Amino acid sequence: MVTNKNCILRLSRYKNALYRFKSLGFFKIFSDYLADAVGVTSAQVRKDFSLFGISGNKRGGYKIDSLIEKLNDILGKNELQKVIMAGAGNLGSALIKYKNFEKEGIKIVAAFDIDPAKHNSRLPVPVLPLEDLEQYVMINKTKIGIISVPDIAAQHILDVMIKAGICGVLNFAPIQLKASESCIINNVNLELELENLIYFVNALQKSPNVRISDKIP
Amino acid sequence: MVTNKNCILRLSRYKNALYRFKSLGFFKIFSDYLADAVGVTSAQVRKDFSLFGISGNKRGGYKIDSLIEKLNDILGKNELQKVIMAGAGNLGSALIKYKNFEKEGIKIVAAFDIDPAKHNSRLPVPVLPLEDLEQYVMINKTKIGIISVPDIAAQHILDVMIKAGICGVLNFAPIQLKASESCIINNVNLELELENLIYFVNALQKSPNVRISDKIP
DNA sequence: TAGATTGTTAATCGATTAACAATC
DNA sequence: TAGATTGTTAATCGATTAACAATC
Repeated sequence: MVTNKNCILRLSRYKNALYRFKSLGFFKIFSDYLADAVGVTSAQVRKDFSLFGISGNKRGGYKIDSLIEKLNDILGKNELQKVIMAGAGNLGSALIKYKNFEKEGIKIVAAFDIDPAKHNSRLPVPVLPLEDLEQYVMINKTKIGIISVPDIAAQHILDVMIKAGICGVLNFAPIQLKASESCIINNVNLELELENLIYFVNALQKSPNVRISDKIP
Repeated sequence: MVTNKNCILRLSRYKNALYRFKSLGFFKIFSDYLADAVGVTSAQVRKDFSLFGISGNKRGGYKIDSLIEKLNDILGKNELQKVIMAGAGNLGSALIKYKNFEKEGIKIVAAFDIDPAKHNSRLPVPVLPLEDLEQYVMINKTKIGIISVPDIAAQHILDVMIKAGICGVLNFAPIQLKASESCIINNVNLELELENLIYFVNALQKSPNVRISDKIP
């Protein structure tokens, strides 16, 4: 099993690039071109593929259709992925309406909130009471959840989710969640991303001439 | 200049952890405790500090107050960071209302949108016509921008931002933006994050006994 | 065939960690 | 002082890349 997050992110990028090549009318592709499209080396492309037993044709490159199929298979994109949302505040509501998920076969099927004023089961994505989360997840066999509740509530929500059977969480609360080994957590910390950006902008302005890969052999 | 993103992310985490220690009444801290709080090794903490010329007291640890001050200085947190938002759709509007930024000294000062129906200069965070972006950035000397416009518009918005003087961008559009070397781009790709999570959840379910750091010497 | 591309091995690179002398 | 912690060097680790034999 490949446990390198960056490697899997590259597989997603290869897949997205391949759809673009396909829409341009290509049927075959060389590791070289795919590497260029994604911004990596061709050795990286071939290495990644070989890790997953994907092989092409010596001198003939890779067939785009079969490559897309294999990548989709690895990435679990052959079935619609149902996701629940915890928290129907600003961010949660925005993500529920976010169109790009559906293109990717990801569907937010229901949201849960503690605030009765937000409940509405007749919306396209119903907003339900938090107490209904466990039952909903069990009946619908949902495995993935998104946490967009206030920091203070995040750990409790996670505990509820795990109890219900959720085993993968995308967490927007800027705190370190504790989870059992049976649940995977990916954090998106927007404060940290901005703080990081600010550092590099300041650093760039202090020494604008510093170039990465300045190495002269 | 340190160009390792992970290293800078750790500095932010150290800083956040130090505020927590401080609020618990601590004045001094050892690299060991800070490492535990952030989930890294103590050698990593000391190494990171030494990269930035931060030193403590042999046998006495580090003074929390002065450490926070130095980290804030490195991270540019001693002045309010003004940020503009491009796109006042679902996500943009949600982020404008997102409370956690202000705690971190980050303030979204204005939003810009192409849709006249969204314009309103009397809001706490005014939503202005896109054509006003350049002038606004020049007058207010804003350096950081967020892109939350539809994919198709993202590159154009970036070009406008760079022309106006923006040199750091947090991009939510799931496309590869092209920028000059004078502008730094941090991407947040939520589709990719979810796709990634789905892969690891499936992998975990296929082989639940695989453990990371399974190494027996 | 000659030439080009894959698949894989070995080399390289960079980041993390272990170890320990310095020292408070 | 004895003991504990820093600061830094060297070792380790893992990921990326270069190189090239295999082969279509």
